[in-house]
Formats: sequence, C-alpha cells, structure tokens
Amino acid sequence: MKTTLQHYLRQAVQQLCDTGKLPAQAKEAPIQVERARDPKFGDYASNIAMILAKSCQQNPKLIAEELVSALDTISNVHTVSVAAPGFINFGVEDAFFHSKMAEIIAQKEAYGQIDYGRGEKVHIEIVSANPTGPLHVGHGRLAAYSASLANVLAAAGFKVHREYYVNDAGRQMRILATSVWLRYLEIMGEGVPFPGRGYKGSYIIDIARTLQEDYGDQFFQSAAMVFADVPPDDEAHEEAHIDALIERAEMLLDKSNFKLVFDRAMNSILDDIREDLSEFGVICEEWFLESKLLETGDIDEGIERLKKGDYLYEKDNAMWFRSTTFGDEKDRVVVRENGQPTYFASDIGYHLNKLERGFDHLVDVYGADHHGYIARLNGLLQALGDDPKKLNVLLVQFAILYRGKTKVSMSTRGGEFVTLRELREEVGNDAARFFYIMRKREQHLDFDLELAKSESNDNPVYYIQYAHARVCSIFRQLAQKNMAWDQAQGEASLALLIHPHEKALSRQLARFPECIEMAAVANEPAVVATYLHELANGFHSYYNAHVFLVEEEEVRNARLYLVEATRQVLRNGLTLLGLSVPEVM
RNA sequence: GCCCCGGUAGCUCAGCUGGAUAGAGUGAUCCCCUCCUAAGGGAUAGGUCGCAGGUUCAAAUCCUGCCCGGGGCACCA
Repeated sequence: MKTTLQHYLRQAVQQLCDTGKLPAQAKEAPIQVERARDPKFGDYASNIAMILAKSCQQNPKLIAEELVSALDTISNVHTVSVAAPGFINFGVEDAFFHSKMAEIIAQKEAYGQIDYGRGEKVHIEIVSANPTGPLHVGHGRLAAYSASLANVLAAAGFKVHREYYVNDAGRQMRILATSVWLRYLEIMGEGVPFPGRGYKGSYIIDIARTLQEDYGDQFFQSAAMVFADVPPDDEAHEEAHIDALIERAEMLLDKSNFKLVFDRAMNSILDDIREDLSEFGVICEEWFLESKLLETGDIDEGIERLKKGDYLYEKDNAMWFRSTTFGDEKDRVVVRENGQPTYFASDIGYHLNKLERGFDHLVDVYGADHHGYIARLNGLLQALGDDPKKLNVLLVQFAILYRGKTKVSMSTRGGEFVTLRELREEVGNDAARFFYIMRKREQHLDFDLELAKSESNDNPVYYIQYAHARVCSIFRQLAQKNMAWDQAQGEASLALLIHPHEKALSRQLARFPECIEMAAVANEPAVVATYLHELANGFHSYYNAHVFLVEEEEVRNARLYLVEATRQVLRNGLTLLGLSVPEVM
C-alpha cells in the first residue's frame, strides 16, 4: 500500500512539474509515506508537500492541495485530505484490510514470509563461545539474539545457514585440558595446588571424575613430577606457570594421552552446550571446528593471499597485517614472534572459508567487547579482495547480571557464574528468551535475577501467549456450544466489523509483513517483539469490549474470522522468536 | 588519552532514515467477572526527552561541545 501511494504521489508531482506549477527539480525529492500515528489522520500520511515547500518557495499547504487535486483516484483509498501544516493524509478502505485477513487465513504459517532477501545466502554465527565451560547468561543473550535474527532473516527471504564456530585449537583449550588433568590427579589423592589461571569451575571436577571412572590410573603422575621446575604461581609468573604446566602435561602424558584428556574435556563441554542450546530452542545447522581450518589449508591460503596483496609485513620477528590501511588504529599480529599464529590468523582462514562457501552475506554476532574487531575484519575482507559490505559485524551489548542490587561476576575461569541453564530453569525458557530479545542489541541489559524470577508471571511474553491461548479458548467454547465457525460466511460478512477495535486490529494484522521487513533491515528481532506486544494489546482490548460468540451468525463468523487471523499472526510471530505457542494457560 | 554503546514518566524501556498533542510495561490511585480464561480491560496521576549551543518551516530524532553510566583499546581467545 505504501509503495502504491508513493507511486501515485510521484505521478502527481510529475504532473505539477509538467504543468509548471512546480520547478523541475521537485521530481528529485524523495517521496515518503508513513503510517499515520493517529487513526483520525487516516491510515497513511506523506510529508512530501513540506519537503517541496522549501525548494519551491511555496506554501506547503498549497502544494499539498495542488498535489491532491492532481492525484488520480487510487483503488482502496476512500479519503485524501490535507492537514496543517501540509500533510497529505490517506484513508484506506476497510475492504483492503479484509482482503489482507483473507491472505492470512489462506497463507497460514507462510503469512509474513516476504521476498526482501531474494534468496541470497546468509551465514550467521551463533554464539561461538569457547568450549571451555558451560554457557553463561552473557552467552544467552548472544544465543537468543542470533537465533531469533536468523529466523527473522529466513522469514524475510534469505537462505540462512546457522553455524557455531568452535575454538578448539587455542591455548585456552590446552589450559582446559590441563585443568581437568590436575583435578583428576587431585581425585587420585595427589595434593596439587590449583593454578590461578586454570579453570576453577566445578564442572572441571565432574569431567575429571568421569575420566577417573573410565580410565582408572592411566594418567597418573605424582605431584612432584608434575611441578618439577615449574615457575611459581604468583602474580608475576602465573602465565609462565600455567604454560609450564601445559608442557609438563603434554610431556608426562605423551601426545596421545593428552589428546584423550583434551578431547574428553572438550567433547563433554560441547555436548553440554549442544544440549543447552537445543533446549533453549537454538538450532545450528553446522558446528565448525577451528582445527578444520588447518586441515583445509584455509589459514595458509588466506595468508598467502594477503601476502600477494602486500598486506603483510615482518617486524620484530612477527608477521603483521596492515589493518591501518583500512582505518584500524594499529596493525595486527598474524604470526607471533614464537611462530605461533594468533587468533586473527584463524579469523583470516575462517572468513576466507565462509566466502569460498559462496555466502552473499556474513553475519558475525559478537559481544560488545569485540568492537575493536570491526575495523580489522572489514579490512580483512577488502584485503582478500572481496566486498566489505558482505560482512556485517553485529555487536550485542552485555547483559549485566544483578542479584538484587549486587552485580554478579561472570568470569568463566573463576567459575563463579550463573549458567544459561540455571537461568532457564529459574525463569523458564520462554521468559528468558523473550527477556533477552525484547531489548535492542545496542541496549545494555540489566538482568536482575530476583526480578526476573519474582515477576516471571508479569513477563510480557505471557501477555502475548495469553492472547493466543484466549483465541484457542474461544474456539473451544464454540465447540462446546455445538457451534462451528463458518469460514466462508465469515469472509463474506467482514463488512460487519464496524467497531474501532475491529478496524484497529485488522490494520495491525496487515502490518506484520512490514514488521518483518523492518526487523530484517535493522537486524533487530526486538521489532517483532514490540509488534507482538502491540498486537496482543489490540486483541485483549477487543476481547474485553465485545463478545465474539453472539447469536447473529454473520457477525459471529466475521468476528471469528478476525480472531482466527489474529491467532495465526500471533503464532507466526511467537514461533519466529523461538517462543512456545500455548493453547491453554 | 582514543574508540564503541547508552542517558526519554518513580523503575525498565519503545519512539531516533527529523514531522501533527512524546508512548508502553511496571509501580501509585480508582473502576470492570450472573457474559468467550481478570496471566485481562478501562480511567487518573506521573515528562525541562542528560546539559549547552547549532542546522531546519519543523529536533527526543541530525551536527558540535560538555557531563554521567557501561564496555573496549594484547605477539589472550
């Protein structure tokens, strides 16, 4: 409808230009059509006259009136009026919205699927937290956000590939394996002082225990052997201390046994993450291992390509990427002085790999602490000879956890965090998911556990779900009264929906596809959440103001038609956000 | 010091590709179940849109400066 109105307005402007009432450059002006805020202004409004007023040096109201008289009649538009200071308002026929309702009923779950994305392939990273411990509530926001965004993009017509990037190759993972081994020795009765840089969470002990149960004393070494010649674990040496312990572990266990411990640690954590996400309604089509990049040779190939483009240079025995060429504040190390590649080297390989898989868009979802990455990743795409616009790095602000007024620490290594699983169990999947989603990603999220728990019944998600359950209840009542909904008669009787609540609700329903597009353009699933809340509000108001199961058949069937369309849109929206759609509450 | 995000009703936030009287939820006060689930609806109260300039016919929305809060500035991942 918007584009139709734009089209007609453009024609009108054209005509005024041709007849000399407006200067020729008026044709260039962008034609904006907005949904009217207040029903008394009609359904749509345009400010075009006010925009033209300046360049044409004419009274905006006069221009508006000229435009209106130049407009052809537009089908489904019953009123075109001019309001001060120069708005052109359009009133749309109810019949137009009735036809939209029929579309909803006919299309069912497909209503809201639009072609904005034109089938382009999108790769979206889901969480990608290091498998060094269970997901905590900070990851929860990334998970909920990226999963819902993926759904929104899919609905908007993109072909979406959801992928979890598993960092299984770095030093942190070796620290993890070493931590498990030390706990194992502890269980075997060795008094081992636990390193300050080790992973202290209790899940490490759990993994160590299963290791002991399955392998007995196969990995046993005396504490004296382990700590021989290891630097002290004080502030000045703690990094050296943990590195030395890793080395001792690899040496004393030999490679294959170390790998056994390593794999056991990683896989049990990864299994936990998989299960956690799946229970949270977060699906990944692929789990991509960082170590795979070594096998495919993507890292080497990426580095080669950067070398060819002269984007790499050597300094202080390390290899640097010229990211300053692309606006980064400093160049970045790719290969360390000691010959070890940095994490950024993996990034090079991974992004190259994704590009070679033929994706049109790469969506990286990171926590706000990664904001320094944007410049170097954009630079990377350019240096690889690709379009940096393909890459969209989306930063999600932190969820700061509070218990009452005290901030809860979330250090994975320190082990004192609230896990996503704990949160889900405390407030429920739907409440947790909606709480994460309802804020836009750039908004800091204060997550007060006490509040989330105590107010779980007041959570807006229930408000929306309740609207759906109420519709279901209406149809149950209908059946109990031995009545049936005559869909065809309802559709034929929609003109009987004359109340303001009904007109407003039918207009809200028609907005859903537009809402999906807005959410996709802005990469904000929160837009859908806000919409659903408004829709539920529109329904609840209607519900309280009118009885649906009335005696007059035509009216009843028409109202049920509207209500059924509402149910469908609520269902589609909730599903999109990964929320359950209860029929009874 | 530099960079990113935020600062709107007591609280949590929408609105921010500039537009017509700034909106929800929650908390406060009051009203509505002989009628489809009151996890609901309705009404009232509550706002110098952080501060100061600027651009504009029009600024919560754009620009500049400042103040406050969060985060980031590794040869860590």
